[in-house]
Amino acid sequence: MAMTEAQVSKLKDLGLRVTPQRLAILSFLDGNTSHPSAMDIYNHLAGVYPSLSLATVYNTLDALARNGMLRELPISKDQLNYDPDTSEHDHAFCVSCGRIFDVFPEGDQGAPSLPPGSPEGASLVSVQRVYYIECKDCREKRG
Amino acid sequence: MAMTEAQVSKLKDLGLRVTPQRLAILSFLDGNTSHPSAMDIYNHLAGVYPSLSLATVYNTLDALARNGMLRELPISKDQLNYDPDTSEHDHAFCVSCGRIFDVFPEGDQGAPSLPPGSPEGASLVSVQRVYYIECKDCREKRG
DNA sequence: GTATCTGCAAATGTTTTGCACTCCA
DNA sequence: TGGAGTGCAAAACATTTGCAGATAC
Repeated sequence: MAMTEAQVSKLKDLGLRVTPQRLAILSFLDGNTSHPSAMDIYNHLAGVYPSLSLATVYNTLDALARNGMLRELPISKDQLNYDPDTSEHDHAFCVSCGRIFDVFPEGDQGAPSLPPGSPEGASLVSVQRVYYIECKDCREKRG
Repeated sequence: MAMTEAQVSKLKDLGLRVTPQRLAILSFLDGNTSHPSAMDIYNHLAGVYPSLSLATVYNTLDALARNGMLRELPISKDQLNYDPDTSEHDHAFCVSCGRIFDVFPEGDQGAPSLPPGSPEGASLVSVQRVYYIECKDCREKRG
């Protein structure tokens, strides 16, 4: 399928070997907006790839993140979440259920730049905005 | 000293008992802009309060955070950091050395509100902006 | 053929928990 | 005095690492 072809190309372009495990992880992440953790990914794939190891999931995610193919989200205290969408956008994190939603900034923010008070001589890598929320489901559960 | 008095009052107001450990932790945090981790706090106080337990540090930080006296910063992958400054401000995190700096938003941002794309019916708890940077020291070390 | 990748198991580091003892109110 | 807080040790997690064997290229 075309989707797999694109993933093969991506890996090759980065000098990474193409393995079934990596393709499985990339396929699961492709278009996935649930911001899964390593364990989520492992759980979803373990049925299809019984020999898949959690360490391999971590290794792969690390390789992909280092190569800019996905973004690590240190938002929750509990674990790292991963986002295959590397385009500029922000996140809403429900403090009650822990789900992470994509959100988009109002209008055009312009090129991100370091704000006043930044340490002298620093360079900007990226900006991450997190909206801590209580989502509808969780509010209703509380009543 | 007056500083301690204020801390005693804060604790009492919240219905929390006043203990030497809590006062020590509050004193260390007061005006501290280094965004220490629990271990940082423990290390700094262990010399003065040899019997202090790391579990007590965690318990105290948790109690203070739950009562809005400090903010938990899930910015680093490595550990939680704590910020005694609960006023509205953002953070710059050096991806190389892990230090966290206070930064202040340009102009007046106005009341924070949920951006487009937020899940329907959610309520906003807080917003946190993190600027991932490489600080001057780390840039120079790399050359 | 060989360097990279995988899987397993063990290690690591942070944070949490159980429980007996202490001590603040 | 009673219940909240403490300290210790052990447990619980997520994540990393070491290494032997497998495999992509």
